Amino acid sequence: MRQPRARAGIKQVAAEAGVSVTTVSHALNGKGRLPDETRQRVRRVADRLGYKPNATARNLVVGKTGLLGIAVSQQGGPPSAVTDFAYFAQLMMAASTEAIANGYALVLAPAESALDPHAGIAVDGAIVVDPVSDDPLVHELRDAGIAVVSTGRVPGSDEPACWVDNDHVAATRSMLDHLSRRGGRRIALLTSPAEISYTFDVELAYRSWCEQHGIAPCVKQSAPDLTERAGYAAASELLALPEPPDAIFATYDRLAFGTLLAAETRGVRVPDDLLLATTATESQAPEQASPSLTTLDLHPQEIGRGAASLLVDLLDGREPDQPHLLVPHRVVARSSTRRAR
Amino acid sequence: MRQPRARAGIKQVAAEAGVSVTTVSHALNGKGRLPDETRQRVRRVADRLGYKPNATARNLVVGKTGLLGIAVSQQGGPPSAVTDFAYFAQLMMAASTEAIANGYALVLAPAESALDPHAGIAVDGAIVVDPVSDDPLVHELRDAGIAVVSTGRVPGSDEPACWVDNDHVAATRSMLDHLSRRGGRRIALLTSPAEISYTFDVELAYRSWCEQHGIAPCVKQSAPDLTERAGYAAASELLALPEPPDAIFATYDRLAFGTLLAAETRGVRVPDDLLLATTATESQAPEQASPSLTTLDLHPQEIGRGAASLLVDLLDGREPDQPHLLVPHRVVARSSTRRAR
DNA sequence: TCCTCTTGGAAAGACGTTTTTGCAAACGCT
DNA sequence: AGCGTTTGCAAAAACGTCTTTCCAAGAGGA
Repeated sequence: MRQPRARAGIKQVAAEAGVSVTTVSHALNGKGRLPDETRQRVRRVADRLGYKPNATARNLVVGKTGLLGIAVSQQGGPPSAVTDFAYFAQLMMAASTEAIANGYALVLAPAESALDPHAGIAVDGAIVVDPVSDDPLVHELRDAGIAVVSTGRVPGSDEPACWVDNDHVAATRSMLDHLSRRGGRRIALLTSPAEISYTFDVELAYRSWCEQHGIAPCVKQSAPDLTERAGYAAASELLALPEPPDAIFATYDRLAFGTLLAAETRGVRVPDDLLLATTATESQAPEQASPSLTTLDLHPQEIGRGAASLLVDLLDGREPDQPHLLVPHRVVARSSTRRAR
Repeated sequence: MRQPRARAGIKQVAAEAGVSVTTVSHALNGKGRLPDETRQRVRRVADRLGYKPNATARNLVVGKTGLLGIAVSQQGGPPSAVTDFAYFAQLMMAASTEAIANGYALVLAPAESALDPHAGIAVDGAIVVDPVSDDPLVHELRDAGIAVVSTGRVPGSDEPACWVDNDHVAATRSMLDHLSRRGGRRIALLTSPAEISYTFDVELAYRSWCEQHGIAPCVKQSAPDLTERAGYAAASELLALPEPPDAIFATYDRLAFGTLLAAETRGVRVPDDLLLATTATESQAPEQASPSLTTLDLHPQEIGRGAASLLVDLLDGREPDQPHLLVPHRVVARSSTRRAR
């Protein structure tokens, strides 16, 4: 007794359309030499039967696995990409959506070993989020011949590589300009010791901006764990300086939330005594803080989508004209930098 | 010119071991009739060559996709599972690890449509995190003949189903006992309006416990978005009552963080005037709060691991003796319930 | 000795596609 | 009319594994 529920295969479509399976395959994939009339007819039949090619069979014949890996955990230390959860979640969701739309599946690699060709799961390509300097995972994957796209660049590496990133230098300058326009005179940078291109770029841009504007740079690094508590501690030290800053740009929103608390504890009013700005995912937290926080929106969805898209292009042999993708940023001004005149 | 890098296939192993591919397959999979001597020899050769069966080919012949989906977004409203992200991330990582260990890949389904048999990606089974009452996604998947395991139960559903969960009733009672022992007399429950089995279980257990202990129940629901801000607002209302509670159990850690802030704002000291406890992932946030928060550890990794394991058992035809799995909990007492005598 | 039963292992088919090759028919040119 | 070229499509091989079927050799019994 047959299962009547069996999905239609290419053979059923061929039989129904009165052609061979070859013709069906060619018609659906735009290959071969077929008159438009036949192509259309086959497509109509396929639609009617709800035909979807079996991905496993297709992968087998084209020699792929159909899987993309996304690696999240840096070696050692607190995994910052995962700590900054909202950012990572949005990046990953968008990447997964894009992968599926292109016939791939995005699988989460909980540890490095998951993508190890000998130990783990075989993937066609991988996305590495915020690689650290000389990231061993990136090397390992490259050596294994697996295509890699990183979000954020591999710091200090000159080798040609594919990445998707914001223009953090320009973004930082935009935000510093904003703080300056809003009256900030002694603008401090509150950042983390993470060794990723993001923090490097921001600090570099900050120092260069300060030099151009004749402002003495003031950089404070928080503890490596990206918690509000770490932000609280670091901000408290900043505010206890003999000449405390009158504006702070925090590189992670959690640091900013901690700063908010530190200011409140010390009776420092935001924005009257202190301008505060940070980066943002599309989460609502900065908007709902009190006062609402001015943010630099970095559009992690676009980063994730772009990374997956770039990777798919690579794998499908569509050499992208640009191996890099810059995602735009946007300064969203809110109460924390709106000072009464 | 051949690629010398080509992975060893079953044919190479067969040639090297001087047997047929059939024998290799049987030896490696424990099928067929072979003397132990042959089995061992073949295995040794396979190890030496680093042979790993091609998952795609295997899946094709056994008629599987090798993919498990994990659905994260509930329909409408703010996706609580994702908002409470540390919990979800840990659950998912553990599930992915377990899936890979069993030869499956876990793919993230960013939206319901991703698992739609007609529109999305074909999976062998799915994990649905915290289904809502009468969850449409669960039904859809079941109707499509896809095995489903949920973390948390489908509220109000009687149909036999596979799930992994904590014993939230027992866990809640443990925590309430703890608060009572530490001097709580008017213990309030701060929870969210999410329609998932977790919140239902906790509220039910709370009311029953109150009745048994002759305490008037006091349940406060926060706004549906699980932010610290929502916790702040709801806790503020609680503390403004004519007879405010002297202990609060918050069902999400963010609500507790908001409560901490509300208490500080109103000059209510924790733990001296107010005992505070909440649930926890393995994140460090509650431990690092000030004061450190007493938590109910729910071990989301175990939930994720268990769900994946159960699903794999189902798919591989190993009917589990128990379609349910209860993950243990643990009360971790910290400063927020340590009242000076 | 002949027959049957067990054991060890090989051959071949199947899974559902894509891709390569091949073959007619139609067409255009001289 | 004869010949090369295009056009439209089909047949068949291939992808790498698992599974079923089948055969030969040896063991045991009558």
